[in-house]
Amino acid sequence: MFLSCFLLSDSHKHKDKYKEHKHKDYKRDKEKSKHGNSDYKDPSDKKYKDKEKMKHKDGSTEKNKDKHKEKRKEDKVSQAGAIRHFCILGKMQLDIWFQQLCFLEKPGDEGVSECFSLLFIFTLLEWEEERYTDGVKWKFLEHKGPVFAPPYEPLPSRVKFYYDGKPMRLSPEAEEVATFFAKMLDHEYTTKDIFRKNFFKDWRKEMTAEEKATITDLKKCNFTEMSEYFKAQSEARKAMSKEEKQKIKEENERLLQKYGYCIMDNHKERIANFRIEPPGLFRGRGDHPKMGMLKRRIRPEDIIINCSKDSKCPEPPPGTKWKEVRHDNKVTWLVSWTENIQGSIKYIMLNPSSRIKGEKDWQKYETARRLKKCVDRIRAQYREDWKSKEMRVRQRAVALYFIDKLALRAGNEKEEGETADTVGCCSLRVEHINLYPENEGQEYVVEFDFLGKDSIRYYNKVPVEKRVFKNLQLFMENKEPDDDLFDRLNTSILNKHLQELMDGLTAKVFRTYNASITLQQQLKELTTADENIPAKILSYNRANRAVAILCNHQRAPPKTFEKSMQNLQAKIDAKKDQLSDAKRELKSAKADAKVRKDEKTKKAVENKRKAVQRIEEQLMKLEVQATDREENKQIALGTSKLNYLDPRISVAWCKKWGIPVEKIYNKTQREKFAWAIDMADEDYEF
DNA sequence: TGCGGTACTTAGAACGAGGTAT
DNA sequence: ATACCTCGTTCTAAGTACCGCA
Repeated sequence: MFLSCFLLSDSHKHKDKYKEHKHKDYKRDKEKSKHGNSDYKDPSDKKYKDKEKMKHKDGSTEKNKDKHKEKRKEDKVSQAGAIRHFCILGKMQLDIWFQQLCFLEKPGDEGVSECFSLLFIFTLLEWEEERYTDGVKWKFLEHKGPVFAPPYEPLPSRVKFYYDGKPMRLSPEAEEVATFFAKMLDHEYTTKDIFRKNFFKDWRKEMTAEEKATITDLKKCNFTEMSEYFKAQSEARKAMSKEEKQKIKEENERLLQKYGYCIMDNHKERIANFRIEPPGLFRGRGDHPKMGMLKRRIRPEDIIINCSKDSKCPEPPPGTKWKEVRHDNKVTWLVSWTENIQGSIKYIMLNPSSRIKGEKDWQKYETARRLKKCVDRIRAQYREDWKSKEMRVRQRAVALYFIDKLALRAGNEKEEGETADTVGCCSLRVEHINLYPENEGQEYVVEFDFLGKDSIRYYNKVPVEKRVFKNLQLFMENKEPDDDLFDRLNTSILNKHLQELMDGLTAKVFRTYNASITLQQQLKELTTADENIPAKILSYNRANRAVAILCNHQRAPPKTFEKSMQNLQAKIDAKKDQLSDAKRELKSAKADAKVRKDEKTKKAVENKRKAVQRIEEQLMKLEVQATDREENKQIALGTSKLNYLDPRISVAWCKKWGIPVEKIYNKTQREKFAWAIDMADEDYEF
């Protein structure tokens, strides 16, 4: 365990302190286990205890000593599992040592085992030292650079653009931008005023002087022929022969093989997004002031390459140059460029299955688990702070309560007019909440109604504690609707405070923590031993859904939802008919058997019985599917599954109930969570 | 203390491959 | 064979967090 906190710490400011603890802890640990009465205390707990002035006990009593000892061993091995997963450092001996360590980790082998553990630990420390001091992310990085968007192909001359009813030939530059608009013609974006205004303004910039003089009104532009042409093209693509499709597939595969991987520290790693974003019209989410603006084509001259000095640097396309080549091993990106809409930087980075992303992910959940250990104290603290004399402390405490209870996002401030008007906790405005001293039989109800990330609406009515309610009234006094609710607070202040409560604690850790703990608790509650696998998976999905609801992960109901629901219902009805038929047949077979009493009829009865059983099972499966789908209409499960739920909880659940992990995670997800699949056994506790 | 800049995670929608029903 | 549907994959926008500077 203490290994992990050392390995996981990338705050090197505290390096020496960590070292000190580490040695102390190790000694203590070792001595105790030698005498066989180790009273296990998680060193990571201890480490933060000093800092936090924690007063609570860790709950270990004489009785569960042994259990703790067991737990410690398991933890050690499972942590080692993940460490091993990430340490495939060349042909390092680590793996061998690991095997030996596991093999020896049996009663009676203590001494040898400790010896190997020690060796193991020193190697890891060395590895850590070498690799991660001062935020170094890698030592060697080689890649082939990005794949650029294909150049623009002018339209065939028969496809015409009309202005004011008259055909008009456009310059290639103006034509390209026009095709972007034409391709979106069916989308409601193109009816929005802001979109049209932004598009037209940027389009005109690409026009020649004559075009500019002629084309002065977007309403007079007719893009339908272009639009039809692209629709035909996409139809043609769909109708291509198998061979042609195969050829395209092969070409894609070739590109993937060549550009889709990099070498980072002796490992070939998959790159997430090696293709540069093609030009087009910017589509923001929600009411975005910049929707419709032209997203420029990215050229090699815009590109910054990052790789190691001793690697083979990627070549720019013939006749071009990179903007810059740098060798910064304190960052993880391979390629970057500045985007022209917001002026923000875009990156090419590694796939979630890569070591660098996986370790970070693991670390994220370990931080959330540390929060679990001190969340009671933090909750007690913010409740105390509701009474503070200082306004800023009260605001901080109420905001933190919302973040904890409702899993709200932090809410950084945003530049006005640059993005859609969305908020998170710290940026809530008075207009986003309503207070009801009494509502539907409940006291002190707060009604939230605001647009959050991606302009997804957050609507919730929650009863809160009287103190919170009174505080909110106070915060809202003498304010306009568009004033900040928490005028003495921002994310930076909040996070600074959280940092003092626990090392590595930020607002978003609460989301991770609450999501994961909810999954674990829901799984415990919903899973029953005697259910079959589909029913268990329904339970899993329900637990997942509880988290998605907590985190407000919504989706637009699929366009074909009603219809596909009807189809499913039809299937269920058909299955029901089939079942009653089968039952009838069984009955008559039974009657038959009563009379004839020969082997053949007996067998027939048995067969019919089996058929009924099979159909019943199928029916049940369909019904479960229908329930699942209905409940999922507007809820997106993917985001929480991918970003908030400690995968080890799911892996442990699968192992405990004998569910193949493939039923829960698809191939990509299994790749992303390989570390967890390696690491967690059925007893894993978040 | 605020601000701009940077790096990285989280997000829903669009797209498209491939399986199933007809 | 074709239409349709589902699910996985890709895309890229929109967040969080933190740093260095004035």
